[in-house]
Amino acid sequence: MCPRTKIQFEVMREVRRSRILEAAIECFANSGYHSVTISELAVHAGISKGLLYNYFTSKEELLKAILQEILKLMMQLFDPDQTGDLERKDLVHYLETLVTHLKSNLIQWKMYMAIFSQPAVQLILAEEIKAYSGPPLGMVEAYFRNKGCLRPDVEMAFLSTLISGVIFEYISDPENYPLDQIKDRIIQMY
Amino acid sequence: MCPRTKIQFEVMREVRRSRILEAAIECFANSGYHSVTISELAVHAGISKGLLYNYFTSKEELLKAILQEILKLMMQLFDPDQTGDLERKDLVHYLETLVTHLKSNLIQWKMYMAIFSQPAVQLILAEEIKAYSGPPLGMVEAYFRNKGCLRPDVEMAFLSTLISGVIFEYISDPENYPLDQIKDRIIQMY
Amino acid sequence: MCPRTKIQFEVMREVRRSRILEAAIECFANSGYHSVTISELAVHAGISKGLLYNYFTSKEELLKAILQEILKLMMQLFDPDQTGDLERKDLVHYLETLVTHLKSNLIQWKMYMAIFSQPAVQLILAEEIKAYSGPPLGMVEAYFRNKGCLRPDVEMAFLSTLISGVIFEYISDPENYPLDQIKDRIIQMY
Amino acid sequence: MCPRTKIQFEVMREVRRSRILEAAIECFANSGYHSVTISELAVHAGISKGLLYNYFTSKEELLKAILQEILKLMMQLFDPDQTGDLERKDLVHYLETLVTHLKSNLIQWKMYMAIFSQPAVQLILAEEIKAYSGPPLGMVEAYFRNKGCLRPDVEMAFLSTLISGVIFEYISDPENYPLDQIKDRIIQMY
DNA sequence: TATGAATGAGGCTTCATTCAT
DNA sequence: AATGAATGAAGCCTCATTCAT
Repeated sequence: MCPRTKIQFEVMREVRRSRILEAAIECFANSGYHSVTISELAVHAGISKGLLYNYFTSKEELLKAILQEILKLMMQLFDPDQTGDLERKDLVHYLETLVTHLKSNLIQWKMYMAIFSQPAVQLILAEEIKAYSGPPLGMVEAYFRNKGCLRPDVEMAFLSTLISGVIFEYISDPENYPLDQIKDRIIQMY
Repeated sequence: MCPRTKIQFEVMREVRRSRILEAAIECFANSGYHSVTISELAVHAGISKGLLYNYFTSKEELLKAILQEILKLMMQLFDPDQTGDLERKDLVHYLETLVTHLKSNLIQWKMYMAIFSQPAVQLILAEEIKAYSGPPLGMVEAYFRNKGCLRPDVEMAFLSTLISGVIFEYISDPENYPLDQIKDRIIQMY
Repeated sequence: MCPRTKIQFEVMREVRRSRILEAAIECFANSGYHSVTISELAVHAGISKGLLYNYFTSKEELLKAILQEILKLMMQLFDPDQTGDLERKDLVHYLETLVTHLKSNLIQWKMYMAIFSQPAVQLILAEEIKAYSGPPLGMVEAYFRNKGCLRPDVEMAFLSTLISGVIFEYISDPENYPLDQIKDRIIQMY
Repeated sequence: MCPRTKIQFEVMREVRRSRILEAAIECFANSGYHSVTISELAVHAGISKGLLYNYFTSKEELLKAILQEILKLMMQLFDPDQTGDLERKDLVHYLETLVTHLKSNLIQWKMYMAIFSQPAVQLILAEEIKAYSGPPLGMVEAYFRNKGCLRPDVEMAFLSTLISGVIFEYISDPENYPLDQIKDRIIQMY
């Protein structure tokens, strides 16, 4: 009736939407995209199946929304506001941040791996991924070039390898993987 | 005119079984387990749907058979006949072998990653994986201990991290990943 | 416009469930459990295949539900609220009721016979049957004992034999079997 | 080559055929027609699937052959060579024979009930049954007419009822049913 | 907005039957 | 005659999606 109602509605919608996303991330991460049914998602989010379709037009759209959400969160780790050149402390900071993030957002990272290693999904999101990951990688390469590396591109790939490996191993067995020690071991190298 | 002998039947079965496995690996690697239908598998293997069930009692059993096959192949990389202690040259040899294997068996490794990062699958195969990977890891840790490392367990985890990373990155983008250079970079470290 | 209330949903479900059961009884009685397909059942009940599974988790569960329903109905014939001893008039009453019930519920009885003579089904429902039929039989035996029969157990078995025979013969050929005359013939004996 | 070979073949075929029939009766009686697969039948009969089709053109033909076999055996109980009128001793004899037969051919009778109570099967065999059962029933009715019964047809139906009941009850629970006592109880009545 | 009953395409699986050897 | 691999129609069941209320 009154304008406030409209705003309230929008806030409610946003809250609801977030709750659905959150529930879906958890379900997908635990059981995989295909194994989770819309019914389960609805129950988990505390709403009805029909209402879910009021927020996402299909299961696949829901997946896309999640992946973009996650991508966004991840890319923030790269300190996109950085203006000047990358320095050693930035790398250290990045690693620290990554480790912290991994620990506190395990489910999202699990989901990230579970989803992105699916060939079908990779096709769907190939462009988004490139769009996001492009610029920062260039900065890293520049960093190694400035440092006088003979093969800055290889050095960058090596760093990517390390990071992928850390994520993969930690996610595979969070209880036993010595995340902090490995982080220190890496920092030591640079 | 005469009926086939038992041996003839056995040979036929073995050949057929292998062909089915091969076709299934390719399909699963390309599209993921859930996205591939039995019909597609049958077409790809050049047989009827029904025949597939003459060789594997269910789609899940087929998956298990594949994964065990792959696990076996992979574990052979670890030189399981090794009797004495691990030496530097063994590590080098292992990395060389891994790289060669990655290049020539890309599909299997894709499948390995695509499948194993699915939470549901991990549960199914958790025991098999541990059974296979347990012993070699112990030898690697011993190697680092003998070398005088302060934290041989961390060093072993670090090596695992590197290897996981290499596999992950190469599989994600085989065209552009500098596999050989990264391998040399790793050998250099030890 | 307003969503249905919980009670409305419950009523809907109950009505639908009954209709499905009714349709299934008819189909199973006419063609036998195995010969009836889910598709046929759905068409007969005027619903989609999928909906059937919203009410019964499997074809076998549907069968169980039917059989329990029928068992319940049948056991009510035995006047389970009977508190005192059985008397002659109770037997007469039982026979009269049985005959009436047979005539008006022919399909259910056909189903009963068609289903219960299937070995596989007998195994499924063995316990339920015993649980239901136990107590009343005891009362019949007591009746014959009180009447001074030398072998009340045999007399009870004889009565059971007669009843089974009546049901069997009537179901086999309802048009020509002289149900009422046979009933009178039996009453005459006691 | 020589004529003896041909005869031997025929004998072999007949033996084989009997073995298949026997195996099929057992399987069908235990699990029901639909639940038994051709594969199981073949294994049970000690031959291959393919060979089975050398003896019976389809599963349904096999069923028909069994049912006719059983019908033939049963009808022999009615002393079909009887030329003169039925007498009391014939009835007694019939009951005695029936009881003996029930005891020693339990499986066949189980099969008989399991199969004949299936509506679909009844349609298939309706004519055969009538062709077989017609004449003897007439003789029984004549017997009761000669005995001065007011309603010989009802009396005949009553006897049929008793017999059906005996068969049904004995088959349902051969361990506990007092077959001999019931038989005596019936003889007593006439 | 919110519910869950209802749909139906499509998946997995079974099994009677055929056929090459 | 004898085998069992091979076929494919048909069955059971799931689940993303729609829709009446």
